[in-house]
Amino acid sequence: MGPVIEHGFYYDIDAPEPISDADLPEIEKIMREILKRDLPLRRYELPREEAIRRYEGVDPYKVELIQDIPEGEPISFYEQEGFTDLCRGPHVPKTGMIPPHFKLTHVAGAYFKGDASRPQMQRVYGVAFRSREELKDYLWRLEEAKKRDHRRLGRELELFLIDPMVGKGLVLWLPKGNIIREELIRFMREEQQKRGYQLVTTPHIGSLELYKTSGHYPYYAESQFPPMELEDEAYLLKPMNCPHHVRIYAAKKRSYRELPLRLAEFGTVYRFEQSGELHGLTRVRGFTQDDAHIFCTPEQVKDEFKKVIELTLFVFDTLGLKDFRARIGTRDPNSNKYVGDDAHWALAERQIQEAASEMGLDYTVEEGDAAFYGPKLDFVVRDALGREWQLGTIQVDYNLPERFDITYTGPDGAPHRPVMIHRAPFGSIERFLGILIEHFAGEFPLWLAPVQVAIVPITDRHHEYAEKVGGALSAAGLRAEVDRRPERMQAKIRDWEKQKVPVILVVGDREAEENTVAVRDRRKKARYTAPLEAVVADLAERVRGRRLE
RNA sequence: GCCGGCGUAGCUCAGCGGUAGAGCAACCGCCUCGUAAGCGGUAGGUCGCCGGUUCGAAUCCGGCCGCCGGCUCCA
Repeated sequence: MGPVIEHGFYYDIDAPEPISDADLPEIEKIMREILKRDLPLRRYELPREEAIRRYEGVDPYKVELIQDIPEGEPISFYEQEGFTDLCRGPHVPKTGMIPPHFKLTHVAGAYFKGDASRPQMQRVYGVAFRSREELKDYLWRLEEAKKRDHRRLGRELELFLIDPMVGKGLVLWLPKGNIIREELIRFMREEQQKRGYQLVTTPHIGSLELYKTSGHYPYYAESQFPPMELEDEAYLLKPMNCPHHVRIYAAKKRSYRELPLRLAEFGTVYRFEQSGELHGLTRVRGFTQDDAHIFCTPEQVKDEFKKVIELTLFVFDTLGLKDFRARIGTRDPNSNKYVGDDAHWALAERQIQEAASEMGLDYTVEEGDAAFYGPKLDFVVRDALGREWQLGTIQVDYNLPERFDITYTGPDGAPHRPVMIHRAPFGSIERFLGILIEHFAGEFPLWLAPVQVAIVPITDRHHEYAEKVGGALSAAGLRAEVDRRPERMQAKIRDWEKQKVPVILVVGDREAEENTVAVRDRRKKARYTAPLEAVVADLAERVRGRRLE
């Protein structure tokens, strides 16, 4: 069985022998023969009882699929040279009408009905196009997309390393990657300070009691690193920062005058993700959230929520991330994995939708996508190969304040229950940077580039002037490197271009004499000569404005 | 975690039963050059790990580890 998907099609088979990539050419060959023979397809319907009887004892999957077809909908079959399949259709009338420009791309295991407790089928994926050119174009674009894969660029540009000896899913940030990471943190810290956040720092572990109170343990025990037990105590590597921040709130009696209280932390958390889920920077076991928890009154929720949307959109806009979608995750009314009372859930879901609408966001609502403690708004982007990843998230939570029994004193002198908003515009710095690497294809804007300016002296006798240029750039706060290697100028330019350095300054006799630099600007694709001071001032201004070009 | 594939020098890869190779990178030397690779030399690998088959294993088989593509999961 199998449908059409975004980029082609797939078909699931409960095959007695596993299918491997090596089998695909043979299957393709048979498919082409079927097309060439131009076989007719015949559609017919059967009543439910008869349809089930046909597959009973032969194909339990089809029996179940037929049972799932709603009453009143037709149960249709397609027959082609003795082979009959249950299918909603439609199909082409004759196989010869299908253009032969298709390719089976890969095989995979897939659980029946997407349920890991059900048997696993062999799934064959393929793509199909109207013309040979479109197929070729698709395959070419796939190859191009692989070149922007952040795992590949991370190695080529020496940004990060995941070393199995350190542990899978654990990221080692190399000097160049760490510069980008620090710049992103600095950016977020500045923007948050402008918006009334206060920075806190909390430890990497917390007592098991803390997480029992929050409800995260033992509920999520299988995705946490197991408790560390010593003497009479037990600690957990922190899987999230929220409980720590709640305890900061609870440290003293709070007044309504203090709210909203916005506690922010670049907090590193550890989660035991399934080994098969790990993926470069986008799915790791240790990551740093640009986390914050906003404690506010129920009346303030919507306004605070809108402010977080504004911050998130500002961050995306600064980085030129335009291709994202907003997704509101609500509770699945038929599930019991959620905590808290219905009135709070309904209120929170309404507040989120209103906030999103009033901020002019287009969004989809996905039932069952909420956190266990509350509904949320997520910002989702695609990576170079089209896979979706959740970045920023904003969540309303009536539950943790309840569990930790935190209050504030209202104008009436009585205690009231605050609401918490959990939010992280980046989501995780690791994932965000992984996506950013692919978004820029490694060509970071000047303010993020690990090496912003490379200075290439034409011969050894220009080293002195090159160092002067480098000194002027460094004094202006720019990250500049003088290339003193005994290589030809062309070779140096090639190496810096491959490292995707935004600006290369070439200096020789003419420049040294006139106190100028020959500018080779990657973004502007421009080459010009200008006075040293003017170039330094221009570059410094571009960095200060965190400009994209 | 599950299904399938892959694992040879820092990187990209060749070798696929007879005992390890190339290019780039690194290092040393020569060259002093005007916008994407100057020339020569040196060094570097228990062929992921463990076990089996064999006179002999990088090569064949099994287990483990890691990675890749999906599936499931994602507080």
